[in-house]
Amino acid sequence: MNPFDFFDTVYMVNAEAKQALQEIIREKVYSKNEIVQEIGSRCRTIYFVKSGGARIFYYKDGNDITEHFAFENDIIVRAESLFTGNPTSKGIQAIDETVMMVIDSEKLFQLYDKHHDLERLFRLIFEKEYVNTLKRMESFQFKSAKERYLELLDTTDFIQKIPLKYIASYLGITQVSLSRIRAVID
Amino acid sequence: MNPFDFFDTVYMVNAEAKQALQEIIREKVYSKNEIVQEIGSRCRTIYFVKSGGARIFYYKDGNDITEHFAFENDIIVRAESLFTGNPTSKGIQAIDETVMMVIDSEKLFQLYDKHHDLERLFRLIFEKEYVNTLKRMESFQFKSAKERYLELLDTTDFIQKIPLKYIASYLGITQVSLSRIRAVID
DNA sequence: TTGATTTTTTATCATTTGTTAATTTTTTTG
DNA sequence: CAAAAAAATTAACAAATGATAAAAAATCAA
Repeated sequence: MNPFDFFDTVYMVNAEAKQALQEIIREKVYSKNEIVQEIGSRCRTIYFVKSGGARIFYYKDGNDITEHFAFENDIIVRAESLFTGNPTSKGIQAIDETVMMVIDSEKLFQLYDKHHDLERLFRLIFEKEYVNTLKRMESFQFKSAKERYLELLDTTDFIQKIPLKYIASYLGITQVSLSRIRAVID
Repeated sequence: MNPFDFFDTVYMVNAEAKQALQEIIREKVYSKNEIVQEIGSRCRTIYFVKSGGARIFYYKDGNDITEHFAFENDIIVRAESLFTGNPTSKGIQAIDETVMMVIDSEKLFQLYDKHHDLERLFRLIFEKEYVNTLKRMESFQFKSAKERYLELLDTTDFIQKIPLKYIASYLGITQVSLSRIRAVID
């Protein structure tokens, strides 16, 4: 999907705002496993996944943890950095050949003063992300690993694109534990 | 703290915006354990806790689960409803004698068109909430119950105000399990 | 294609957390 | 204050998940 078609589903901005946004958005292609944003950097970029997929990841005690997945028509940012300006211990990696639409967040935020519509559009986009995060947290709070896995299968198209090792840490369990759960289900 | 002193720490709005906000904010006092917002309702209110404390809660399999706490100078909303318009299975309850500053969200959202500053102020407020939620989710993903409890002790003033049964479900564990953890620590 | 590497599965045992029930402690109410 | 109710702790056993190691399967690269 074209990002502007997606944006229109969230909020219709006026023509000038759209034009201004068009001027700061560009396409970039990442190869499979390519690092999109390095761990330790500041998040100054908003990505829209046009095709393919990516993950947010970090290391905890030497283990690679996947915190988030994004696929076609998803927005992906490292919010804890984008919204604070602080560097983050998380990175972004393409998990497939991936086409991204890339927005420089500093340029975007500058446009907010002149184009109220853009501030609103992205406010609404990130409110949705916030609600998704709340839902995910809820499933961590009182659902078993098996329930969380079934939920993921149910809600995530593109699940077959994701290596199981990424899925395990995304669910907050070990790879061994995920294998066990899958063995019972199948 | 006066809510406007808090708002000023987030973003300084112009005088007209402040005036408009002042007109839709009012104080309300809740007694201990009083239900502030019923389960099943729509969230059309933004609360600022002036003193006391409150929790967001819901029932899962007949058990009372605390999803969120808010104390002095915190904002509290049921975001999954406020940002979607959908009713929510969560409620808000005062956990102490609590003074709230209450904002009608529909009136506030109407002010956004005229007062860009107010949209920005609340955007920034909720971005902070989003970042807090991300941090909390991260601690669910790969920390043990004991680590989560110690983290809560460390980061939450007012912890002594909260009954342990609320803390247990907030941490995603049973009351019995929390007792065990506390026994080891003390 | 084939050997090397990476990913996934299986098995075993340890640890954490859950469940149930009984007891103690604290809080509330008449 | 005393009785009742609610909250917190303890104990015993069950279930879920972790850790480690080895084997099998899938993927990658020369």
